Amino acid sequence: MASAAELLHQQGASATSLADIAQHADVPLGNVYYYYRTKDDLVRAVLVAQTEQVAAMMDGFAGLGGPAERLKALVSRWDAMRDLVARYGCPFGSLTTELNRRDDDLARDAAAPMRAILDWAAGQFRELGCAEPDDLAVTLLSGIQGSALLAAALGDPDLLARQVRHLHSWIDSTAATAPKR
Amino acid sequence: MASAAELLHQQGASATSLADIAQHADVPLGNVYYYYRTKDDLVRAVLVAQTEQVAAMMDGFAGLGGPAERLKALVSRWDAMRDLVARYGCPFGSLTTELNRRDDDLARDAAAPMRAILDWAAGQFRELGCAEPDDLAVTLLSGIQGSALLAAALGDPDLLARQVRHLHSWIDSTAATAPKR
DNA sequence: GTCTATAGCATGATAGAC
DNA sequence: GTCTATCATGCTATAGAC
Repeated sequence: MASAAELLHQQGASATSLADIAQHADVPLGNVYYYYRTKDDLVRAVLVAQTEQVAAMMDGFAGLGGPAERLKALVSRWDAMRDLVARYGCPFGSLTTELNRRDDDLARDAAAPMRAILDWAAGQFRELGCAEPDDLAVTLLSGIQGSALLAAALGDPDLLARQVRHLHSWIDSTAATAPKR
Repeated sequence: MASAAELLHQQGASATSLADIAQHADVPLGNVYYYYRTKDDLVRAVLVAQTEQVAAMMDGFAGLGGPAERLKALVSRWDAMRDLVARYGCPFGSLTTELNRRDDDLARDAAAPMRAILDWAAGQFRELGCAEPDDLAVTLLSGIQGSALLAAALGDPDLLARQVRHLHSWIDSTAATAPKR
């Protein structure tokens, strides 16, 4: 499953065969089908793992000083893997994008990681006392995902770094203008 | 080729077969190979058409009052097709994302539409007298692409509409704080 | 130039020995 | 549970009649 997650990120879901995954994981192809009845089942498992990973990441920010620091820590997570993002895109964003164009169950569940991030970020903005916290969360995650897309398109990790700095100062100014709660 | 462009947008490049495209265009499969020697050639033709489409779009903004109006007209183009974007994502962004993960010639050319938009937008910000016009162009297109991605992920056209309004006011305030040229 | 038929191959999935 | 062999299908690409 870890191999699947890595290859789905690097090659995309429909461009990655189960033979690729089995070889990368150094297991026979038949074994994959013992644990995952179909390819979609395996993709779904990756999606669930991503959702849990996102939840764990946000839990890790709980100890930070305040909502603004937590939001900035969130953004910095993409900066920390900027080389990977500039090469293959955001692992959540690219998988979500690909699954989205289908019209089965997987397409419906594909947005789970994004939804988790949006809900959490909206909570932070709400704690700051900002108006329209849901829209601010969307603006923040849009900035992250758009920057990741462009950094990958241009193959430029520094682009991501610059946009992360921009988002940090945007968070600060948004927090500064919010009414005290 | 128009059928190819439509299906690549709706289903993605690797999920769309040449048989799909031929059927949609109501031509026999063999004919596709008469005009495009390989599937990659056809994908490349779609990419070139997108690049020309983007260039024509920006040319169409030349008659508008000023740079800020032109930039807002650019953003509004995504709002005008918000239902399509919310269903299948941005046609440029999703194709760029998919082709990006390969390492052949197509991957290198995939960013052409994005580059064209970035260069044009940077020119508008420069005309406004803004500092760091290249970074501002990236921030603007990041906002567009990120919003398109999230609108598609959540299947919510209104999300795109709200972010477009946000970007419009961001353009206005950025223009207002720029030194006169 | 248009169209049919099919070669050649990769893939998702399964059967069944161990 | 593990692994090999293989089926069935769909795909890219080509051959060749018209």
